[in-house]
Amino acid sequence: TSISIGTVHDTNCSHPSCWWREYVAGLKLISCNSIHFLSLPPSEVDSQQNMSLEHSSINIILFGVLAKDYSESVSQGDMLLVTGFSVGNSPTAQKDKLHACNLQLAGDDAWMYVSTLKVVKYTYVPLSDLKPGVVVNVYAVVTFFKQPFRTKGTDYCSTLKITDQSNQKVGCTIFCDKLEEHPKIFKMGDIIRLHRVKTQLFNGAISLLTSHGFSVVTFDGMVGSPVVPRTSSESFKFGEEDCQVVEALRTWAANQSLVPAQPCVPLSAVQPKTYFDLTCQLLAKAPVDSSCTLLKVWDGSKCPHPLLDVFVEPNTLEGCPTLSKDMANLTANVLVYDNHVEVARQFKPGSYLRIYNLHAVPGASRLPSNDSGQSDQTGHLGFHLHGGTSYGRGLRVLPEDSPDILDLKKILETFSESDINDSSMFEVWSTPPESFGVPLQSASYSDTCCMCIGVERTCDHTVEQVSLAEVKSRSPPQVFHVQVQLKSYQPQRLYQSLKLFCHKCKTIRDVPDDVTVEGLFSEAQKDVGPCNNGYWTLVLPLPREPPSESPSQTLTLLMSSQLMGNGKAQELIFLMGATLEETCRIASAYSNIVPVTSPQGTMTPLDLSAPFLFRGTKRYYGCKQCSQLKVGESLGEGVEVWDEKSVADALGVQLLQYGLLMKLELQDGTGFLEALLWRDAESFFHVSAEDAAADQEAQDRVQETMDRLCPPGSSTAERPWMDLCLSAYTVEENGQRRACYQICHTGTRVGSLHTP
DNA sequence: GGTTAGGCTTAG
Repeated sequence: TSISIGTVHDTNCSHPSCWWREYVAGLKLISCNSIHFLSLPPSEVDSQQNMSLEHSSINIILFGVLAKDYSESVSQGDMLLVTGFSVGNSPTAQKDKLHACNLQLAGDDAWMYVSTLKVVKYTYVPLSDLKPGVVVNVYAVVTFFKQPFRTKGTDYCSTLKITDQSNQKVGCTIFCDKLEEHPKIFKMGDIIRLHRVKTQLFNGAISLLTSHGFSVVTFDGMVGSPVVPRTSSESFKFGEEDCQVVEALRTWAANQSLVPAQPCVPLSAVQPKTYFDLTCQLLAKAPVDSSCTLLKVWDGSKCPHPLLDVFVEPNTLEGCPTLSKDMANLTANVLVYDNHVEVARQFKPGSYLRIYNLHAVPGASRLPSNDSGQSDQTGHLGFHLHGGTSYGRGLRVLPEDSPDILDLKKILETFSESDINDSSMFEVWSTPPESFGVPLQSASYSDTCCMCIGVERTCDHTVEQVSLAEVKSRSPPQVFHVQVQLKSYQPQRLYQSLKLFCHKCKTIRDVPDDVTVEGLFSEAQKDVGPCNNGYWTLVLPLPREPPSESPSQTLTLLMSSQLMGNGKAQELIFLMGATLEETCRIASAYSNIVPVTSPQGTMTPLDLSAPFLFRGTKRYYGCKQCSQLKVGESLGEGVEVWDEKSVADALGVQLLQYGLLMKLELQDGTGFLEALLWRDAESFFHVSAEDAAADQEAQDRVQETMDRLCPPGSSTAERPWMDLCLSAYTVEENGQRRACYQICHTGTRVGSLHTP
């Protein structure tokens, strides 16, 4: 019942020692801004009086598991929240002149929350005042930049030129082995804040170089746009003064001509033989050879020059370019060479890109063309991102919320395609059944065979009923009403009908089975370690069974310091180092559990093949292609209710929706027809697919319905007749068009008991 | 703790 908050000054026992068969560690807490003893015995109330400002530093002693684990979780400057401690006399009070008492954390009631938010004041030096050989902090406008490129050493290098109100132009070289720690610069005119850069004299001029503890934050440079810091670092400090500095730099830069004529050009304005920057969406990519990768992109604008088509083997192509975009001269083929291949390899189709210094090259590609050379492609525009980094040549992914991308998205949305990408639906059917696996138990036949079932249309069409033979003779698109029996259906194992669907890229994937998910969890445990972001860490020494299983690892709960400030910390809990089973157990007690890992010390959700969120018995998945993970400090600003949608939003996850997909073979005496049940599957069965993923009762309902429509062992004559509404449409696959059918606006109704 | 690069077009 006692709580103490303060900043760690010194971890004077940085390696916990094993003392008297128990781990012990000490740390010194300064600027103890609030120590509250909520229910101390009267004899100790005096200590509370003494806890005034002159004694604002106090020693904390940790025992046991906390002592063993804290050294991985606490460092100087961290903020701590400590609960459940006891107060003892400090034997070192004479010597260290700290508080006469110390706080002792031992046993199950003692908890320590660690926040790595540092409280440090920074001063910024104008670029004209830089002297050689010192470490400084600066704020500036970027006038030239190269995306990070591999050096001959161990790091990546970013080369920048920056300037500020002093009008001094300074070169800046950033070395860092982690790409995500490089400045996120999207265009010239962006604002940059550099901490701990070293000045150096080179060729008679001052330049800046990364030094120890280097960090960087960047901002959009447009006057009036929101001041949003761009960084992967979760421990950066950013306040009102920073906003003012950014705005002042923006206003100043707007009146200078620092940035050359707009290098960003849409495809509709590209001139042959020129270099330009392109902002676009990646449709598909394919490796060409070891030094070349093909990117198929579009920006929604129509190029006045015919665009070169580059044909690659379909099995090497990742993503789905559409023929319609090709036909409409919307797809640009970009050949990426040499050093840029490594960067392009990371891109996922659907993501938004900016390509710097792209070369528009008229003329045929050296690659074999799509139409076996029948039509001449000379003069068609191809695009080359040549090797090297001259003129800032390079490419990167842009976050979906950046202003330029919001504009691009609006344009691309006007080209919105059909509700579902049908070719991906057919790919799912060819998936081998072994890879399916959410247990969906079968209801026993004897329970259900005595029920009759009606299948009725719920649409208000007044379309006349036709035979299947007639359906097949007419060309889509069209709606039909038919009276049919079920001949067969797939999948026979109904749990295989459960799918995950992405509204954004329109792809369908299977729900992974527990063995797969378990594997992903244990894989993630390998990366578990201390992580350095703005979260409170609660190291929880949960007993593991058997205890020897993973003795070196602790289960770590992390909570957002921001949510904790709002008293909502328990509503969203990040869990590190847990097995699938432990996660499920903990999820039954909390509303939202996000399993995380910490490769390179940054807390991040698991591989998106695994569920990113557990809510009670329900599991939620994200789209690998469309998610742009972020686990920022400003978590869920303005979120009222934490549900799967707001959690997904806060984490940058594109939430996948559960769906049911089945293929029914229908018959009516005039013929047979395969129809999919997908869009209206939930109303057909009167279950939600999400429930069917987690709830036995919902699973039973699906099984019962199918058992009634197609009783096991029954002859076709015994099966009920169904009144269905069918929608016919065309699907294009590898240039071939064919008719497809979906059951829609139809629901089942279970009748009363009667003897069969 | 030290190294890398230090803008200024590929040539497909």
